[in-house]
Amino acid sequence: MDTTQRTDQQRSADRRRRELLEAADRVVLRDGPQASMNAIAAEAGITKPILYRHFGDKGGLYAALAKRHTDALLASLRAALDAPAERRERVESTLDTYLAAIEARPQVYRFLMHPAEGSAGGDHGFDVGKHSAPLLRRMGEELAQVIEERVDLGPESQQLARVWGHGIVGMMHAAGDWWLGERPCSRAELVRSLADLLWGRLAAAGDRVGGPGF
Amino acid sequence: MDTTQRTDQQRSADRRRRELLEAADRVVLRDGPQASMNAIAAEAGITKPILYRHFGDKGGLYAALAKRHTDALLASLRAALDAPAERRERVESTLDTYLAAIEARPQVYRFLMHPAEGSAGGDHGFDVGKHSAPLLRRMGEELAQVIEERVDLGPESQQLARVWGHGIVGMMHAAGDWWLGERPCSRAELVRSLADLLWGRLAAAGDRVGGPGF
DNA sequence: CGTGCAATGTTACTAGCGGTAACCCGAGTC
DNA sequence: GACTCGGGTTACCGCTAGTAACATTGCACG
Repeated sequence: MDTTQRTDQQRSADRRRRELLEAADRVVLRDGPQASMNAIAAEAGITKPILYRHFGDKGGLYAALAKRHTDALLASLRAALDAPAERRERVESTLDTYLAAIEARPQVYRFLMHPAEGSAGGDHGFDVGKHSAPLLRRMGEELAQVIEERVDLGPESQQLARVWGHGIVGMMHAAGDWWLGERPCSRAELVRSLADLLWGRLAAAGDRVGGPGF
Repeated sequence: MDTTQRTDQQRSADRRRRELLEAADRVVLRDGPQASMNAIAAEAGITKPILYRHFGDKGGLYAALAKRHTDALLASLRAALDAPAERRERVESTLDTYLAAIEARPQVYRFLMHPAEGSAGGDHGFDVGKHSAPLLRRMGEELAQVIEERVDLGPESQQLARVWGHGIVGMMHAAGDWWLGERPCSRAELVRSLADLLWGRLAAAGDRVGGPGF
């Protein structure tokens, strides 16, 4: 019947879609964010127009691909964040989870963070305002929610939690990016340093007064 | 003479270079990071090859253009950071300076932060690893230096200062990016919230235990 | 059995990008 | 006057994202 047919088709289309996403994954893993539609199509054993039929445009494919990894990473982070432990331990565990993830697959991480959308299409009025990596935003919002649920911040807690969520995520991201490039210390050391920062060690430290010659 | 001639030429070349940079600035201000070499050349009243003679490739022009704004912004930040005041006040003033800058010229800010380098040139082996916004790195290093100079962090202070420098800059950046998009509060409120975070209010806050129904 | 219809796939194309080779022309110099 | 030389242009290359139009298969229906 009509229904069963459409189900069959849809199942087939979904399978194909998953195959295509996996091929795209392989290419991104190999070529980084520069992966071209041609390369992805070739890796999948087909040609470009099929990709476009499935995902609309490059942004669509990017979104679908990013959603997979973003969801997976966010699930790990949420697990670390929701563990039944002391707050500091939870924070450290979350930081470590994130850093381990970006350390394990730097190419994927760079793809998620630096989409490099060129907008070469005729319509030059691409949505420039919203081209920031959505993963950061989602992580920020998630963290904000957890903070607001679990930490007592008095009035205006919602506002404060959101600012902190995005701020902490940004701290984690920038420190991770820098660390990944220079590897100046071990992961554990980085985690401890960042947690120390969040724990107010900056405010607690004294001014340095006795410099050499002063 | 040979010398004077070369000086004349150099001066002329420098003037031209400055004119071109100003034209590029105007285009970036109008079109954001999507500004094309063609558009910039047209704005300057010339054609592409001249741009390439002056700047080598798009990356060169980007670097020259970015250096101007980066230097200017870093100078402002350093002034705020080095002011003779209490540490908290200095931190708040620095945060506010940064946020005011990105608020005043969002397009330029986006251009600096999200270069969107496509690497369409024949040689596909572009240096993908180093494509992160250099402004963030420079700010991180500067801040690290100031922290190490001014704050007493005991042994391993250098390492710690660098981690914190990059982490704090990332916090500022991500929070600023989010704030610029959603405008959920005033600039002053944002500054206070972030400073509170750095001042250890997260560690000081109590767990939220008495939720509704539990 | 043949015929129309829908999905699937390909080839061949457009438009625009970064980047370059080749030519062109006016100004000064011997 | 021929000759080089810096600044400028046209016309091109190879690449990209994205699309139109054509081929092929399979399957329901008269």
